[in-house]
Amino acid sequence: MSEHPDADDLALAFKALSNPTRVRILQWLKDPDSFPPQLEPAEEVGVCLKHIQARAEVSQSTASQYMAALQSAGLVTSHRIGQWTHYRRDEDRIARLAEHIRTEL
Amino acid sequence: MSEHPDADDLALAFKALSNPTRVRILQWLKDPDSFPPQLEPAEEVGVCLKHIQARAEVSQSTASQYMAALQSAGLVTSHRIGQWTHYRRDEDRIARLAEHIRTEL
DNA sequence: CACACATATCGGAAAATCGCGATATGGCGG
DNA sequence: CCGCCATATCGCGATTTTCCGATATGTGTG
Repeated sequence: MSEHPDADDLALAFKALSNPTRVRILQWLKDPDSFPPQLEPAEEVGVCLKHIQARAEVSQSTASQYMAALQSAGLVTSHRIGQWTHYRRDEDRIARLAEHIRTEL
Repeated sequence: MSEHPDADDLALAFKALSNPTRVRILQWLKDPDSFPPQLEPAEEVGVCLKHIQARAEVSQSTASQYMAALQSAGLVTSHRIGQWTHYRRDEDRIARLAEHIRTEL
């Protein structure tokens, strides 16, 4: 992860965001409490995959792959607790991406 | 072109930017004078396709399609003068996109 | 260990994208 | 009208992406 991503890095991040459902998921995660209640506090550890899948109305495998794509693009982090994997926005990384878009694009 | 793009609009813009060459072209256009001289002032009407094509080192048809993609994503505007089509960044739209990414993503 | 559950990964068919050469369009000069 | 040039569009094979069902992995519970 370089301080000043070049065109290839930028294009890579954009690729993860080139899917409307993935964009929506990222927006939903701004308000984790809008998801159904869960054992662990969503504000802290994120939202579990099941809830994301239900809201996005995609298959389990697709939901898992979407989140993996967002994670490898550095836009979310995952926290495994027991059998549940929780996903949360990486606000720092997202803010830095937005800044790079503003200044370098 | 809505004031507040939804996830589909955002994804469309991201799609146009999911190609490193298209990102580079957009960055090159920040300094139109870095292109070879042309009859019309590049600062005003933009850079003609031929120069973009040469710098990107892609075929003529690919260059044309790349610019069409950037244009339909609202990132550049085109100005036809005689036989030449000039492309210029739409700074307003780009700035608004960056702002939307900062606030809505 | 057996079982249920949550998630990850695999494998593949369908769809989309990519980048090109060929061709069409349209302006300009003779 | 004709040829030339810049650009746009068409058609296509190649590659990549998409999304799924099936299956594997891993965790908690009895």
